[in-house]
Amino acid sequence: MEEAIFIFKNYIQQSAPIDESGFEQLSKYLKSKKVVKGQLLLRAGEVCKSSFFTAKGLLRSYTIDKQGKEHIIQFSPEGWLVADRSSSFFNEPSFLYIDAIEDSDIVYIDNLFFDELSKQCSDFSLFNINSLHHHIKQIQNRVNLLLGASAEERYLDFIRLYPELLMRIPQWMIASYLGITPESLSRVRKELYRK
Amino acid sequence: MEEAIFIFKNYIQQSAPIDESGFEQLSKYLKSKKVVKGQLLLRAGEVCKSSFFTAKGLLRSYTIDKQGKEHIIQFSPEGWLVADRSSSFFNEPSFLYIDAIEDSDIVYIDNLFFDELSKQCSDFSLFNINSLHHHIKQIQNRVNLLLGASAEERYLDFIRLYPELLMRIPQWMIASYLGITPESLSRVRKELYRK
DNA sequence: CGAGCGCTTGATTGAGTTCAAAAATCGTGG
DNA sequence: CCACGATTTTTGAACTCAATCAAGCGCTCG
Repeated sequence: MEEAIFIFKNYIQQSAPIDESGFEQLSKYLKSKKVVKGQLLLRAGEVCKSSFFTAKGLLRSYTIDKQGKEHIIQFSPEGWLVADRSSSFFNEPSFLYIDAIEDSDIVYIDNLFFDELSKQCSDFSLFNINSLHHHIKQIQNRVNLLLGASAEERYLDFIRLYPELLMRIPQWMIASYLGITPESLSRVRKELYRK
Repeated sequence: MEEAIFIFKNYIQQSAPIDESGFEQLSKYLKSKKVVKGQLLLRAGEVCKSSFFTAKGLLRSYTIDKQGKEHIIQFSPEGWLVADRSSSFFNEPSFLYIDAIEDSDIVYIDNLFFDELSKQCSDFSLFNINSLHHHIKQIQNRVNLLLGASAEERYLDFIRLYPELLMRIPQWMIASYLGITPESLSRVRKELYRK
């Protein structure tokens, strides 16, 4: 079994007690791929047919607004899954782009994989509901920050939540995630050093 | 059966084919209450033990930030459910306040109601997953607007999505929902008339 | 009928953007 | 391994959108 798939299997087994042969059966829905920095995995307008598990490397999802500006929605380092849940679930065109920030080993997981796994394994359904709630909590927190916190507060929140990503992600992408310009983030950081 | 509970039963039956006696059994988890304008149903810091179904009237959920400013998260008119999903699911203290914008008829739905209903009725589980995805889609859209749209664009989006609420909600609350001040919203509106 | 609340309007301020350019860092081919 | 071009980060100055502060108007409801 390929390394990336193996890592993914371990990830799944944390939440769903599926045996070797059961996993074997579902493996037809999995594809391991190496992607290079900058490579697109999902383009806005497409329906999101699969999720992406990062075995090694780093992905990002982002939107592009009317003025052509990127807004990063999520980073996805090792051990994370990324996809456009809404697009997958409702079978609608996605608004998201997903691409690689680093050369990465990715498992492409067809949507059917999760459907089948849910049927076979009720623990996984619970896990799925759990992760939907986590997702809501995370986005809701982001809304709160965008509504009520300054650029500096949002940056401090980011380094509190994702300290390990700080050195891997270029600053202009962090700025994009925070909803500010790279120049503003640079000034925020300068101000923080001063203190 | 009280009017409000009856309306709620119809609401549930749209998604879960539950019979009269089944509903009867679960009705111990329901309480119908009349609340007056301004009355608090949930306070930040409390664990959210129930959801609130609006049979008649209008609720709102909101947070209060460090500077003491309110930020409205959601409006809940007739036929809507509101709660702090994260708080209910993870059994954590809520960040939300929920109160009544109008005198309202509300059904208090104990969290156990949904647990039981899910067990008895698999259609309802599907409905629940569906509504979690809708929720994610809605919040995600809000993040996109906060990241990439001007005050005017956000207001236009609001009146497109909730035209029927416009006359029922005071302007300063709409401003709070949009993440701007009442003064700014007043100016945005003036500008839109001019066009 | 008056007190309070919500909305508007004006003047001023301020956080963050934009534009421009220099400085630092990265990465890649010779 | 170094050099050079590209990308990223920093810095500066002007600007802009929305916030703040302040005042006045109009409604309603007690």
